[in-house]
Amino acid sequence: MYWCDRVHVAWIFRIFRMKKIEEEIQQEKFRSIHQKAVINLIYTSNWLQSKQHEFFKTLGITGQQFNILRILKGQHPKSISGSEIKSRMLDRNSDVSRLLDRLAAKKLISRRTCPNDKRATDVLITEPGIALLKQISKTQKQDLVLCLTEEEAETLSDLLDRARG
Amino acid sequence: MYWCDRVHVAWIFRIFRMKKIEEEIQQEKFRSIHQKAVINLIYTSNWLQSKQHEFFKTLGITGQQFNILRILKGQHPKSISGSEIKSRMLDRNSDVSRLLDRLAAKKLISRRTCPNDKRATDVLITEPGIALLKQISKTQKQDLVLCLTEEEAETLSDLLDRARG
DNA sequence: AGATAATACATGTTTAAACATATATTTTAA
DNA sequence: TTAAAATATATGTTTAAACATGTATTATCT
Repeated sequence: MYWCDRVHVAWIFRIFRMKKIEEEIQQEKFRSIHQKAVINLIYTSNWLQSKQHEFFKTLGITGQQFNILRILKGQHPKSISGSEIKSRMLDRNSDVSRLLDRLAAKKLISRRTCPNDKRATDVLITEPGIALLKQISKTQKQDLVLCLTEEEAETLSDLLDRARG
Repeated sequence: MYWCDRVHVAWIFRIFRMKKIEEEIQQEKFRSIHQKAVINLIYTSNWLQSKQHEFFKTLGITGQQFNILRILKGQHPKSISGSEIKSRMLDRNSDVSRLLDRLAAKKLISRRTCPNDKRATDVLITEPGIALLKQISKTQKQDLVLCLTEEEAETLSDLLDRARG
């Protein structure tokens, strides 16, 4: 094992530049380790979303709008109702009606009243919508956003699942 | 070791009721484990913040306003400038000026121009502000929000620090 | 069948976030 | 010393979130 191969140098470099949450928000003490984790979770999510936002705004959409497009693409070519979309969104308090209005105005989705249930709306991603997502997945290296190994990312995701338990 | 003591029963119960992110947003496949972790992180942060919001709204403040009060209390009885507050907030894009307006309107903080630097504002938490925080820390069992052991919470916080690396 | 409840959305309104720009003050540098 | 740059905050404007309410349609229950 070489102590100075590229992986290890990268790792050592990371340790030196990494800022713990205490530094980031300049708070030394927390009521409990749980409170520290809560604060770190919200801080890191905001950090992440602001990076995503930077990227998405160059494409003229918001993170929420992207979230909806991603859900629709998962269903394509089937349609899906507004309430189904809402139940799958990362932010459950989203104002889906008006988010869909904005996506429709950009011709990224299409809507029509569901024939079987006239209360509901069938929502479908359009060709331009799919094209935009393709462009995004080519450009965006989302996988590299988190500086974690695969094992660490797996552990993180598992801990988050359990945290909500 | 008893296989059926209270801790283990609680743990087994948790496994059965716990929903993984795949279930929560009804998406089976992810581009990568990193993407899954990113999505889980944002989802969990939203879940957490909506729980906090529920609690804070009974007290007439928002999560962001609470964040500022907490920072001010950490400084008490010293004052702190608006830009210092901003740099310590969980959401760095916050509109601090107007958040302070709202807190001042509720008499939870006081402001005055800094004598040494007339551009800056000295911000201070008031007695009612401190009283509100006391009430919150009595009522709120934030430590219990995350269903994790102390070790798990520690690991989670460490992974989040590294994720931003 | 007919009244009642529940569901799926739409819309109105208030509040806050996002972004750009303006103003006053202080720091820097020629 | 004085012009230019940087800083701290306020404010204007557009967009979105939060919350309540309205309306049409479907499901339920007696």
